[in-house]
Amino acid sequence: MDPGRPQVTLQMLADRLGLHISTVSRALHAKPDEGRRAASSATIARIRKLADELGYRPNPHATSLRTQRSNLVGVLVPRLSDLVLATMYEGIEEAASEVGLSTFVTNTRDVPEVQRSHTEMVLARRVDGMIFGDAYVDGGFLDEIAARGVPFILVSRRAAGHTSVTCDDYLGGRLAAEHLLGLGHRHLAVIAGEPYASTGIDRTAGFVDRCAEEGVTVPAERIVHSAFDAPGGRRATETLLASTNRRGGPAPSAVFAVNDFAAIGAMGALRDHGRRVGSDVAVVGFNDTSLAAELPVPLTSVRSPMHQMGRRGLQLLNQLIAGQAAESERLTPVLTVRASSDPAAG
Amino acid sequence: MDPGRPQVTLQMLADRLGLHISTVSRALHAKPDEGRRAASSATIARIRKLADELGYRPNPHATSLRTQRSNLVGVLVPRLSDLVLATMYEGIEEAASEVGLSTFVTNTRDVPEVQRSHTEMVLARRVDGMIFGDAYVDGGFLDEIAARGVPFILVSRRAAGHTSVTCDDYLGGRLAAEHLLGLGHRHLAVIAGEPYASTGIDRTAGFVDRCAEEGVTVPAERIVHSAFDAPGGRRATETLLASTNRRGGPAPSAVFAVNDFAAIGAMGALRDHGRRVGSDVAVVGFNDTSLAAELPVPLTSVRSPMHQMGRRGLQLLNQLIAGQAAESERLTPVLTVRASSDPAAG
DNA sequence: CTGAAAGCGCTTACAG
DNA sequence: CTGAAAGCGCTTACAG
Repeated sequence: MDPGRPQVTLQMLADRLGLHISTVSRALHAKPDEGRRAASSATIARIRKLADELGYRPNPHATSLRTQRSNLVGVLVPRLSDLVLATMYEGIEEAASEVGLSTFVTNTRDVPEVQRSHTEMVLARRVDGMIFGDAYVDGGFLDEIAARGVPFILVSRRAAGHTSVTCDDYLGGRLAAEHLLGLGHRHLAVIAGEPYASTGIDRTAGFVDRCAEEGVTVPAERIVHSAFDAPGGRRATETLLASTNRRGGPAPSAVFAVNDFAAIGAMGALRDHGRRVGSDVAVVGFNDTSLAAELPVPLTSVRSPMHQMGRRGLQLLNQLIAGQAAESERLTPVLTVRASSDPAAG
Repeated sequence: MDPGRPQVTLQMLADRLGLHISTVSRALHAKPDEGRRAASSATIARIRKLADELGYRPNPHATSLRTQRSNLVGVLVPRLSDLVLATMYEGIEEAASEVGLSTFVTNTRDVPEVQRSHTEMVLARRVDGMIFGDAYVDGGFLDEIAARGVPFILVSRRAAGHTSVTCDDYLGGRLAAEHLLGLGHRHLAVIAGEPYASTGIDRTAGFVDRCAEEGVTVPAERIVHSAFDAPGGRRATETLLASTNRRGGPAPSAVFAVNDFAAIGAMGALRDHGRRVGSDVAVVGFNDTSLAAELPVPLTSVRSPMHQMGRRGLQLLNQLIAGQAAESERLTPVLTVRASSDPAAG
């Protein structure tokens, strides 16, 4: 905060102009239309000119202290190294700068104690509101935060009783099922993600329900929880294949992973077991991250509007901060078919 | 900043205890050893007890205003959706919270005007220092920032005249070359990254130099610049293959991509052209991101200590802020061999 | 050992 | 149209 040359203050501007600091402050805040109340237009022009020349930037700590508004937003995500969350955060940041807010992000690794402690740190910084990208579906912790009167919005994952911006994950699961059923698959498996995340829960539910409508059952042992990353997808797939070997019966001809990275891990594991993705076994992922199209076997994936989710999340939070209401939103996913499920798709 | 229930202030603590606010402040800051000067130990105990009970958290805006220190650090990265930068940022955040600093991150997409404007925004927030993960190798912009007296450290990329924490990229390039030469490859190509990033420049230089030592020349048209992502790697590979077709002569038997994502794009393109990665053509990446090992054809990669780079970067910045000197560091990379270059590696 | 005062840089009713 | 004052919540020499 002491970057070499001393910062320009209102007082310095006032001294040089022979005006009172309060006049300078008013002039700098005057909207073009309501300019008449602040100062004469000539004075306003002089003040603004000098402020520009000296590069005046209001000290945000002083402003925050005085106005009781920090224009700061705290963002919690499981991990920024997850492309899904990073992309969502880019949307949040973009929307924040459009409305003059700054954001703190922090990684909680989905660990409840870390969620707690980082929330306290963020609140200690006197943010105006928060965005949670790491909600547990039960929402117990969030109930406490809400009770403290902190405005917040959930993104990516929903939780009972709180406002969220999510992908319509249930629909996304249905789209995946429809696609695979249409290709004639009847022996299906799901790599379902973490049990506490609504994303995995809803995508799995949509998938299973749509299958049931077609008279196809996805047996419980074919639905395996997993971390939302490549190693997680690999492990889940090993579990899946091992249980098939143990029980006998037909191996799954198609695998739906609720996340692209888990899908990539699944592709690796399937290949290790001599099964060729796209021809021997179909794989469908979720999110349509930028990697999906570029893989050696391009990955069929349900695209979720991650960037947009971040943007809307911030905009809703901004409404809340302004004292307006905000309602949950579900954005529509789109299926993109590629060679991992349909060799004809190139 | 108005989360429902009013925040506890020093004044509230002082009133309840019948003490002066300055006494409360001193007591709360007293180190256990130098406690005698602050207040009697009985008083200190009373004060701390009440502070704990009421959950007192100092208002950081007031503290910053008074102390002229914000304990805030600004971090600029090209994009957080690049796993390399995201992992580095996790290291920065971790180290920051260990020393009581908070961080702002922002994406500049390697666009100079965005770097400028975001730097100004960050500085307007009165940060105590900055970390740049998006340095251009020429360092012109950074010279200006340095001239303004802002303490900062570069991570990932170096730039002439500024302190940086990088991977020893030159050595990394040499390791990649040594590996491929040892496998008998003589027709080599490089996907070299962006021309303004020292990472790509140094990795390429190390690779080319090591080849030269073995009497192997990497022709200029076999060194292709690229974006640091999968689409970039795919495009660069297409360029490479097209130029080979045009000129005739042997196609490259091995490709070194200065980034794992570019390598993934390269693998996709090679496969599209009917070349099997691992057997027909070797591919080596850089960074050893968590995806490398999980790909259908696991990727040989030079591991760079991304997390550690972030940690050290913040620690050096903290030294600078404390008025101490800081010297550039280069962390050592390690080659991990996998099937993309050596089928025997499984 | 504790209190009183000044001041960090700003905003905002209130005068005049 | 402009000025003067109060105060946001804290820290820190300085008294006593």
